[in-house]
Amino acid sequence: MGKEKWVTMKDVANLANVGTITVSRVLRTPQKVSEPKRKRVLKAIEELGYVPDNTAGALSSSKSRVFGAIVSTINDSVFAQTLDGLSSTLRAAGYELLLTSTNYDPDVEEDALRALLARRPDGIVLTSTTHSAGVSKLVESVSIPVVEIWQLPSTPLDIAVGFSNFRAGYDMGRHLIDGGRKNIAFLGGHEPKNERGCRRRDGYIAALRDAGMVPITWPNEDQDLLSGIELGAAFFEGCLNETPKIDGVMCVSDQVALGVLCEARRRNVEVPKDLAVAGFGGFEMSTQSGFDLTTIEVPGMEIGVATAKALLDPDAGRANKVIDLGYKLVARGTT
Amino acid sequence: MGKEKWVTMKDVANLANVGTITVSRVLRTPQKVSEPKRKRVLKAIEELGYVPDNTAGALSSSKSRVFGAIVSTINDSVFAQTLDGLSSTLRAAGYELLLTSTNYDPDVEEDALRALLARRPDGIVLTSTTHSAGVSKLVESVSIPVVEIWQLPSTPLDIAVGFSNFRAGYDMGRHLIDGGRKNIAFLGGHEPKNERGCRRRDGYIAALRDAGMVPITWPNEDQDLLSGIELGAAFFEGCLNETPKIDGVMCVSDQVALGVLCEARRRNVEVPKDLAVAGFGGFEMSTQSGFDLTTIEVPGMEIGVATAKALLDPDAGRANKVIDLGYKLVARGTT
DNA sequence: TTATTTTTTGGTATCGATACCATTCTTGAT
DNA sequence: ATCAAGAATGGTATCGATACCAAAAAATAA
Repeated sequence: MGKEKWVTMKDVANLANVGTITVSRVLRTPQKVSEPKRKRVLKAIEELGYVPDNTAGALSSSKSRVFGAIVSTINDSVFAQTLDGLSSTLRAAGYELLLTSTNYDPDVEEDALRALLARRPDGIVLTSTTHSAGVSKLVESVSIPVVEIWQLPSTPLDIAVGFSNFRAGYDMGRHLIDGGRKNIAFLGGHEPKNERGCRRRDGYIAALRDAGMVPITWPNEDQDLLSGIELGAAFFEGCLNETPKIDGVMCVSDQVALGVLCEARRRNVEVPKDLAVAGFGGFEMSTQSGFDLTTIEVPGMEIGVATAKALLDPDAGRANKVIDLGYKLVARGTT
Repeated sequence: MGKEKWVTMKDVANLANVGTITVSRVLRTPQKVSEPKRKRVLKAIEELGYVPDNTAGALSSSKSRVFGAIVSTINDSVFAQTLDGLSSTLRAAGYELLLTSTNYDPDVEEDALRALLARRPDGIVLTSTTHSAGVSKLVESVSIPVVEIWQLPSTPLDIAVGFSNFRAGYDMGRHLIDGGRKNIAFLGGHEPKNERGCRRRDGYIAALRDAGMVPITWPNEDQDLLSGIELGAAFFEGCLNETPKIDGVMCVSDQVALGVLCEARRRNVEVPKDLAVAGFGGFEMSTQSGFDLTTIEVPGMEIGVATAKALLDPDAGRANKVIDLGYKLVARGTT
């Protein structure tokens, strides 16, 4: 570990025999520097192994070239796609991403936001759409773009990128109804923490009501202990036991749906004859090579990219405050 | 959007009628400030809604309270666990995580590292263990802790946290051999990009050689186009076609293994009778409620937490430069 | 009480880049 | 040849916090 001090812009300037400001310009606005000097400066940078200090730059220019994101969890594959898209698009534009996860705990959000703001980001990404008073106040007191993603709020704080979870739930409900199913259940999405899942469930409920059918939701109390897969498996003991005539089930996520499929196989319940199964998310495993699961494919990566663009050019983003990227209902073998 | 300027430490100091340095101390070393003044300052902070500016703090103290991480992809569930663990442990200690993904492109690493270093992080996390000369040089010129994770390098740059992918591959190879399989293939892990997968494959090869058996690996040319699931499915057309006597397959990841299982079912190949299948990763779907897949469970979250601890207290971490957290071979129904 | 240590407090310089303004050098127009 | 307009360049102040040092206040010892 070398303990040498960092090379500063001044060192570079001295070596290249120019003013520090010229070095700064070579890095930020190269077109404003004449060819020969620019070359000399670049050579000096190379020679000294100069790495600029953005913390200093941020202080004087009040542009940190960093964006902050608060997500409920990183550990969700479709969600991760969004982060991948966000991170790579931002990096291509010379920005970095400061990431914080709340683990679905809304109380953490305000703290996390405060910590992010202390880094003076040039913009913020939020994945929740209902916020505590403290969060709203903080956000409003700040003059940077704020993008809410993955769920389109009715009244966006600033910009929103995502799709309607409600409509996705509604459409999938219709799909099952149209498939001739008479008793359709919605599985998961009880936890009030997971807003997006609840919106999908609401959509499902609306679809069934509109069709004059009775919505069945399960579980209706906290089942935090169960993973998605386990919840799907437990469905047979829990929900199907109570209401044996269920012939269609729509799951809050693909994981839950896979749990249902695995358990169905073990119990020799034929899918889709005895039971239609639909998921949500569009995971790799849902594809034809995998489970051939009917699901809703979500433009995870595109959300990330669009979010990055909105952050980088907020005025363009604000032109249409709500960017709806839609989703795709992919009907496959399980329905 | 309020366009008010940020409240500064000086504003707080004026309102509380103390020096700015006292405000700084209230935030950093509260025990050094007398009770009454501390209270006054806290009240002023609250009243003004003061959010400290860490970019300024970083400049003067040369402590940014930020750690940088370069990962190959965020979009990998076990990997995401590590990031979750890392991020939440760091946040609890008042640090944030600056995240960059390279999308498995090693050429990006140096750029990404340079961009990270420009933010003057207090430490760095790398997920690759073979580095370009440029990367090594950069890392060595820097006096902050560097933690390489997920694969224990033979000669760590500084600190390493992870487990031996080679041994994991070896053990799983033995497991299949001990199960009486005679012709065992290794599926995936060809791409030189994915170091960790290659190490597992090497371990498998060694296990078979040690047992006097002939290793079979597939594919042996780039199959980048296939997702994990698809690769698993393609195995039957590709590898099993060439070598029909294969009775055991060890996959580079659980996803690939699930692809094999799905396709096996479609082809009425009985698992484990005709074909034993083993995965790697310990995904949710591998559990008993799901696929009941024999796999290697990896302490993803623990790696994140241990990495955070090593970053926060590098000297303790350096006491044993290599922190091996092991793994767990979980034998289930597919072998 | 006085001397001495310890705690609390604040002033000022500083971190390294960029903003802003002033200056010098080009270039082309007259 | 002269002047105006614009491009290129550099000097200096500045961003907002913390380090460092010195001074004042409080606590303790003699």
